[in-house]
Amino acid sequence: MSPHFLAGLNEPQLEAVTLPSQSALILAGAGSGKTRVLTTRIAWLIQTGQVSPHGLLAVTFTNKAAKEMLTRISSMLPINTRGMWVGTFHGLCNRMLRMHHAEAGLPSLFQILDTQDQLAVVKRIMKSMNLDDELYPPRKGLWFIAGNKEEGRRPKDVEAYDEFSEQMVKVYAEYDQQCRREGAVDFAELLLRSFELLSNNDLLREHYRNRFKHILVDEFQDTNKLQYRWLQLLAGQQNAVFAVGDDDQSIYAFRGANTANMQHLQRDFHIERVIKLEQNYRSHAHILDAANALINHNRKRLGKNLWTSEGKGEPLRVYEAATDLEEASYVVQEVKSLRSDGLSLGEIAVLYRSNAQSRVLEHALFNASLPYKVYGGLRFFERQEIKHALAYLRLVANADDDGAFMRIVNFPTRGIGARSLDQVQEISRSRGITLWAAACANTLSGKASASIAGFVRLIENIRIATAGLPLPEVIDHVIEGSGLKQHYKTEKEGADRLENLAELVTAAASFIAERELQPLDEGVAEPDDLSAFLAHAALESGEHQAIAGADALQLMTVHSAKGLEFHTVFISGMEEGLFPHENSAKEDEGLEEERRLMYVALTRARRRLYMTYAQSRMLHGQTRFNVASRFFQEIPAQLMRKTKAAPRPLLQPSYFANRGYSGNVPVQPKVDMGNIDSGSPWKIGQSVVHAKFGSGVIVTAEGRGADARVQVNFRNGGLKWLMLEYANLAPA
DNA sequence: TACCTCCACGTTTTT
DNA sequence: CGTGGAGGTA
Repeated sequence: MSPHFLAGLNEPQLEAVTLPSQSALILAGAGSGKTRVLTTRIAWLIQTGQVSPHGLLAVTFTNKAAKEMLTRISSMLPINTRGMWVGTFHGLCNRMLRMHHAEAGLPSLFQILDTQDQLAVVKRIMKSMNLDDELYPPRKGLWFIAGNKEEGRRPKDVEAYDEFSEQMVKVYAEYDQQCRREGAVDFAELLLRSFELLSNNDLLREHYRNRFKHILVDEFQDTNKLQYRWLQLLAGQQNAVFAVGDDDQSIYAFRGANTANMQHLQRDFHIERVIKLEQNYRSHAHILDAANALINHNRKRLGKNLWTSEGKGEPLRVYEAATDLEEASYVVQEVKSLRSDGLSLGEIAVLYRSNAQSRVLEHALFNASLPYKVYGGLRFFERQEIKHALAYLRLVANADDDGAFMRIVNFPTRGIGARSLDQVQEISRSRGITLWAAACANTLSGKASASIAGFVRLIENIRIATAGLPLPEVIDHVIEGSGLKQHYKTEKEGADRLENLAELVTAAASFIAERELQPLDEGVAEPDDLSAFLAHAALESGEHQAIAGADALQLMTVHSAKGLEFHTVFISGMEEGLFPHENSAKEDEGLEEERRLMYVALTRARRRLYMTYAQSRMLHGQTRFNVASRFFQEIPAQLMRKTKAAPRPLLQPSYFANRGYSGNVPVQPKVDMGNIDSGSPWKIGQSVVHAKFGSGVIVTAEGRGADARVQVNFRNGGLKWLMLEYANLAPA
């Protein structure tokens, strides 16, 4: 008898779900039922008695995906999902480290640093090393540390090959020491520490290998090297890894995601045949054909072709605007008309390549009184008032937390200036003790002595007053006692912040309520509410992605649209230099990733897809002239229809078969004449042809006479600087 | 310490 | 154009 949840699966889906106990790689195209296969596989394994809920581990990248998975499993099977190891890589590693903190060499209350905290630590260290932040930008240091951790390298394993890397290794070493002293781990550290724990501790490794007979991985194309090695370690020789992914949707290579893991998996886990899910249940055929044609231009692919049994649907709509403003007003106009046709705003998304593009759109939407929601800004737990409140909590819980100390020692201001802090830091440095210990040492002089002592008393009073209270009350007390409340009451724009602080109390209350319903593993001491809540704040910093059904137009980057679908999608800013982005288009690898990004964008739409671009766009304070994205040339013309073309006084012929003009008032972009001689035949915005690079548009100009240079945005070659004297440009 | 002005900078970012 | 950080001044 086959379980009811297998009904309705197509052939490859069913094959994947009912595969025997062996490792497998499922190549799952966009909209092909990837999550369904993954969750049904779990349900099937459990129901057929091949594994108990306790004996499997399922890992995702986002909390949202993990939650979704749990929800679906419990809708298929009448089991309690409590205690199941379903979560994000970071969440599961955190869980493991909490349980075995002693073996992992961590204090029981270890803190998780988010990227902000991490950057603050790096800055502090670089400053104490007197490194010139021009030569050694803290961001680079952060990148260096994370990069090495993701390769599994500790400071001692990193070989310096020049002055820069030598200093960076020192920063890394100091950072590592600092983290150990404070009992802090960053995101990469969660993974690395967990990896090291498993590889150094034979007993523990064997324990988990015996336990997790089935390991299931979502979005496998996004795993980095360390995550892959972690999976290998956990799987050993005998356990089955069931990986689902889509190499064509790998858009996080810039962050270390390594699609080669898909090949490695096949090799290392002896997977003979990859199962492909190619039937798409989301989009009409024109959209899929466009996506297929586009992604076919990538060379490095495992290869697959999406198809649908549904109709062709309508052609993709292409709109060329004279300016970014006009592009935005076109979007507004179309959205209005869609809404009056009865389409809910939440079913419409406007996507863009970079966040900077949202402003013009927001402005137009605001003026048109269309409700919209922008995704990707600051998230709840990243807001300064929240981070401040959490820092008080952290310091109260763990006095050794230097990051927390620095953040709040003088916030709200209490007369502790740079000089006082210097003293504290000096003591801390010279004696190798934490800032808190230094502050408590009675060796400060002058004004510092009294003000620092006041701060120490404040924290200790909070600690005493909140001992034993339930977490929400602790937080409430902290907000009051720290002076944060008073501070934001008097601040001009403090009202929102006060609201957020109140929300923090609520968040803690509901976190605890949920936690009591979903306890962790059997017989293992759980961390207290506070440290669990702090971990939660770091690992799940709040909603970043769109909430399905919210009745507002959805604005977001293409990256944050991954995994979502909408009835109608606008892809805006379809211009060379923007999409594909000029920084990526330089190398093949970068361009392929841009193309995958475009593939993701296209496959978000169920029914209607708009692609818009503007001849001129205000970017970084100056008007830039762009040509249409090369991606238009990679989609068969018959799949696209140009709608309401605006006049194009400065642009070259477009790529579209039917390019009827439908009389708009010509918009003459404001042209900055740059430094070109007024007598020069070359003007900014002018279309030109170059013997080698082909056609393009003059974007910037500098110098005069023999020195005159122009920057040309070539349709196929991207941005190039050319000396007018030698370039031999011809007007187009 | 707090505010102001100047300057540099400006992809994407699940955790 | 806009922001955020740094540095100077009241």
